[in-house]
Amino acid sequence: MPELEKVYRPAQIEDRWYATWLEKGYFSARPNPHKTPYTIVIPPPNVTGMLTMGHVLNNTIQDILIRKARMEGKEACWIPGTDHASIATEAKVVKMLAEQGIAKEDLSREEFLKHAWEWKEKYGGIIISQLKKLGCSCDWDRERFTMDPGYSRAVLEAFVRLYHKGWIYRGHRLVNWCPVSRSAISDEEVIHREVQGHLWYLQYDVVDSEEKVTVATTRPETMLGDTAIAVHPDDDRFRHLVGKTVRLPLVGRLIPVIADSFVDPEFGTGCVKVTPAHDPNDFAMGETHDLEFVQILNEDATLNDNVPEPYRGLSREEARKQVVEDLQREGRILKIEDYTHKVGFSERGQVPIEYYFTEQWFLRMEELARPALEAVNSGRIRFHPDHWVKTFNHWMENIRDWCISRQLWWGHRIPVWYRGEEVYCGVEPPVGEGWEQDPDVLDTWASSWLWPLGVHDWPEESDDLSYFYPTDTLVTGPDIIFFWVARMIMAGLEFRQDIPFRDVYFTSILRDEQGRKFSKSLGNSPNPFDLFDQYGTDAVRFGIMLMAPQGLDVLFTHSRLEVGRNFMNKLWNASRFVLMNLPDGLPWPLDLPPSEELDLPERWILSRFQRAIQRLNRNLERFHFNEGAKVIYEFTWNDFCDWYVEIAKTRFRDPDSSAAETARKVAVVVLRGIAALLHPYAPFITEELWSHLKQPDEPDLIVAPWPQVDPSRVDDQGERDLALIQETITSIRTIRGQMNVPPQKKGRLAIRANASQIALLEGQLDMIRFLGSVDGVAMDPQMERPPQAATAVVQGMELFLPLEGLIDIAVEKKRLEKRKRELEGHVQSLRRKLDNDQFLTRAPEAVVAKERQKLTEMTEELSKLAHNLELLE
RNA sequence: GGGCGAUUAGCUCAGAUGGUUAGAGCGCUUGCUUGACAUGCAAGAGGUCGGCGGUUCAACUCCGUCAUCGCCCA
Repeated sequence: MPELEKVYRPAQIEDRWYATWLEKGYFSARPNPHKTPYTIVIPPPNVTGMLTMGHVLNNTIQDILIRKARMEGKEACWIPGTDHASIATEAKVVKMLAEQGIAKEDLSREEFLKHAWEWKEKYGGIIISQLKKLGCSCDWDRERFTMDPGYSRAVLEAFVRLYHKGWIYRGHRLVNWCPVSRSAISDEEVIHREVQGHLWYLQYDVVDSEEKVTVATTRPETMLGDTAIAVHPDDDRFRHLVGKTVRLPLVGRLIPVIADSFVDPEFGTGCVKVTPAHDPNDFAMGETHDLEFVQILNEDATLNDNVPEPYRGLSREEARKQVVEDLQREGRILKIEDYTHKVGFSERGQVPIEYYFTEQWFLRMEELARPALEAVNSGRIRFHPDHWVKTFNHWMENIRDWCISRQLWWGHRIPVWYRGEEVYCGVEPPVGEGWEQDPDVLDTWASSWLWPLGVHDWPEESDDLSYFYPTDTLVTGPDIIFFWVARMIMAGLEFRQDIPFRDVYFTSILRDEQGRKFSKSLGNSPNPFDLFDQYGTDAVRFGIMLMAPQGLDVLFTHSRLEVGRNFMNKLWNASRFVLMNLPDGLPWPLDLPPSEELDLPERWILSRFQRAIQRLNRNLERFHFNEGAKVIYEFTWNDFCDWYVEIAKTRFRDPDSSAAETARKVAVVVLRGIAALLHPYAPFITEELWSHLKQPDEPDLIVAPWPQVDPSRVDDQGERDLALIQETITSIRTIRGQMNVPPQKKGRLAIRANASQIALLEGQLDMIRFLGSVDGVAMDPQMERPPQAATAVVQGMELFLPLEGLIDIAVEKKRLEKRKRELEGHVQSLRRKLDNDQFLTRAPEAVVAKERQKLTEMTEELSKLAHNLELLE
């Protein structure tokens, strides 16, 4: 058996194992009636995207779920793919073309798309190869792209069905407009941000009167499109003005003063300007009061010819400056206040959006929302953490029609054709001459909402579709709960009459150590590949799982990754030690006698292992990935390495003994178990270690069986017994540490204990001597306290460690007194409790009995302690 | 303005259905070249569980309220 290297070197094994897994086809899944399917569809990353820490977090979780399912013998299918990301990708292509001196406007649609596809071919594979580096066990044969022919057909089919149902319609509406992409965007793509702005107070003349009215506005330039002044109907200050006419400065238009209860009398002066073509509230007022709609903006938010000549062609910012300057010159600016308010920004363009009156396609949501709400609230679909249900409900209950058309070229072109007055909607183009297809493409989310269906080329019926749909678990970020999760539920129920997934796990949002979101512009997001190089991929996966709390934000720190790296190295070295102590190779067969026939340490570690399996299963079932990681970490480090491996050293001193043979088997059994339990988190190192711990005819770990709890190995008494010995050893070590006893100075330990305790310790003297660094143990129920001894009380036993010449009375007194104070506090509160009749009569008997026992034990310890303290005087 | 979440050791976090001598890792202190590992070993210090009130025999845990921070929706 080749010896392992002293330090674990991830780089040497990661690529090799990934290639092996691929080559052996472990990732591919096909419908198998004898197995239960377990399916995940990846949240498709942007096709031209790069791997971020968010992807690492999200995809590690999916890989954990899918690898565990695979080991549990399920037909585990993780379907990967990428999203065409209409706006984002088109923006990147436009930018790239601009750098080459090509303007999008100068290209035909076909020419532009040719460039876009070239771009996609060039960069589209990057994130996929990055996911492979992360170790993702996706079924790569099933990789999909949302603009693949089959998928595109699904998108169009969905559109056509909804169109013919009457749920998709075309209408003139005031929509959110992104001046950068020059396209409509949906409500969800508008991000409201607080902005430090100003409130300008503009003064207008009332016609045929000496009076003036003052309006307050955050956007003075829009006054060029004003067609009314509005006040609240109950506002006595302005009642007399209603019905009068005002002359709009700079423009000269005569506009009415109207009364509308929509006006907030508390805002500004109580008089507001009304710009129906560029503000949703004003739009509503414009409709009720039959006002004129004056559109003053071009698609790129420059001012158009509906404004006076001097302002035409100016940007919004320039126009604002100019309008304010001109009004100021006319003496119409009463005052300017600092004002903080929320402004809608375009998610992609990162500039303030405009409200723009255009013709767009909309999807009616009300009927789609109803069954989706039911699916989540009845528990058919479960959210983790479940508080996201409330956010989901709030959105779904106030849902508004969805603007699904985009004035872009990259994406699924709307399958509607026009010929004169005729309109045709179909997946295939209409026959005949003279048809013109609608120029718009669909919102990307109106294609990705079909993802769990479209990856199987729905609506085509197939074995894959019926076997792998619905999927089991969706892992995604809460930031796209509306964009994607809610809409997938609607699509699944509408098009397949079935939910798309049963469980949704919402990941945490990653932040840096100062609590700031990771973002490109801040440059605070680490490059995952640097981290993989620095710590090893397994360590990054494990570390990030360790730091991902439930439903909270994750504060990313390098120190957690160090924890991961150290843990991998620890496991590596524990394995190295065990393998070094297998002189005849692996001790096959790994059969072990029943627990009753095993010595205490072996019984104990096997029992602890059963609990680790139970606790890990439970945590993974409820999606507590961080706690699951901790279970493995603690069992491996604290139970196995710190105690069992140390005990095994006493066994291995005589390699030919039967105790050594049993210890070798137990160590190998437990190590194999650890490798299996850890494999979903850290696939590379565990597969490598497994290769040293398995027989040639056994399967690779990735497809090895998931450890099963063996109830016959659970041993409560054994765990309590070993705990007594651990406490004994720890007490000795504490004394030695506090008295600064040098390691080579050993000494004899004397113990005053009862008969059963003595019998228990008697069986483990070797362990006590070795781990406690004592060279002898004397025990007796009447043991005399040796002179110059430090003392400790453990579960009623008194330990005496003779420290001739080494004992520091002051230190010993301080140590005992500290414990005494602790005990006195506890005893006091126990007495108070047990003196309370209410407690005695109302609390369950078992609780009372437990408190009584605690009091007895603590009182006893206290008196022993007090006695030992006296002897120090 | 409405909703959600958080507040436990210096830091990051655990603490199903109320009963624990409140835990872990990191950091800190002390001592260790113990023949797997210094990416290590052993030990130690450190917390009136955000404030106030309530329910209960019993509250870190349940209820109310306030404060601070964060997110979402207006």
